[in-house]
Amino acid sequence: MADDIVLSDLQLDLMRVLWRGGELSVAEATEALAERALAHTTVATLLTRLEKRGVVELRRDGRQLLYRAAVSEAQVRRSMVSSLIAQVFRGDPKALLAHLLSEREVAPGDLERVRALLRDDDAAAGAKKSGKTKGERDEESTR
Amino acid sequence: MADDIVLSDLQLDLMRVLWRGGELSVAEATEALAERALAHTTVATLLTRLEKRGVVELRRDGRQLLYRAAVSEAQVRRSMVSSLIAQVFRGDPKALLAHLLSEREVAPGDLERVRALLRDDDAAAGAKKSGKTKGERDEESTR
DNA sequence: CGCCAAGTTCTACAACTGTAGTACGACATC
DNA sequence: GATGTCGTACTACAGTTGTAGAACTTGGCG
Repeated sequence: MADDIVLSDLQLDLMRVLWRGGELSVAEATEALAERALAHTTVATLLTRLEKRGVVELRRDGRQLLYRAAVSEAQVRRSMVSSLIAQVFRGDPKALLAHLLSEREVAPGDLERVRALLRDDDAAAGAKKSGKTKGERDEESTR
Repeated sequence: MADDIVLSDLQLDLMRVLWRGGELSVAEATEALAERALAHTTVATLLTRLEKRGVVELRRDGRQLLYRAAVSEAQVRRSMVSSLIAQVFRGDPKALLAHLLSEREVAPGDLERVRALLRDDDAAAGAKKSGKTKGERDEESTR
């Protein structure tokens, strides 16, 4: 469902407060986005639109509406990275990797460290759940 | 100049024909984008808008306008990757790297290969120009 | 010299996003 | 029971993008 979830900066900020906060009212979300200084009606509009797109869900609690994310942060990360790779790197993830390295955005040393981390991670993950066809892991990794 | 060049899919396609073709007229660009089946006026509009944004430049040749890219493909790649990293990975390129690895989009083996490639590349690049503060290399790499 | 063809410029419109005001419904309080 | 407050729903508007028709310009040809 909804596989190409590409969100704008603002939409991402909003999703982040939902990912952190669980189920929030418009007032709470507005509060959580205080740095943005948005009118609550603006936040309501944003949430309504996201709901229409299926990336958030809402539940009525009396006269209040409570919104929560319908997609995980990991899902969105995946979509957005995939989308970039498709657009800019002819769909080849390795080309993005090469870019990162050649731009010195990550140093070769980082590779080792990250790889080591992942090796541990793999070991742990692989231990409890092994037959996993990619796409259903990584709930909450960057926090 | 113009540091946050984020282009849409269509805009990228158009830029690509300019990167390939050098200096093109609207008609030539339209021709090169034949798969898109756009009216030439559409292409003209796109080019005009990109010119206004400073990502393409134009030169008048008699009654014709010739457009050429004002930014390199590498520059755009950098901008777009940076933008994604800022939005989705809190500005940490290593987080994107970790994502690529954990999503199995690149296998650990790819790391070795890419790293080897870059080592050669580094040797070559480092030989001719060494004191380079990042950001001014990589003109034309994916071609 | 007048008209066509090619090319450029202007205008237009729908969809999406950022932003918010206004209107409407319900609950609490006096 | 009237009224103010809180919260939702609707409407609006500017800016960007995708898309393209209409109008204007100009060089070449008969």
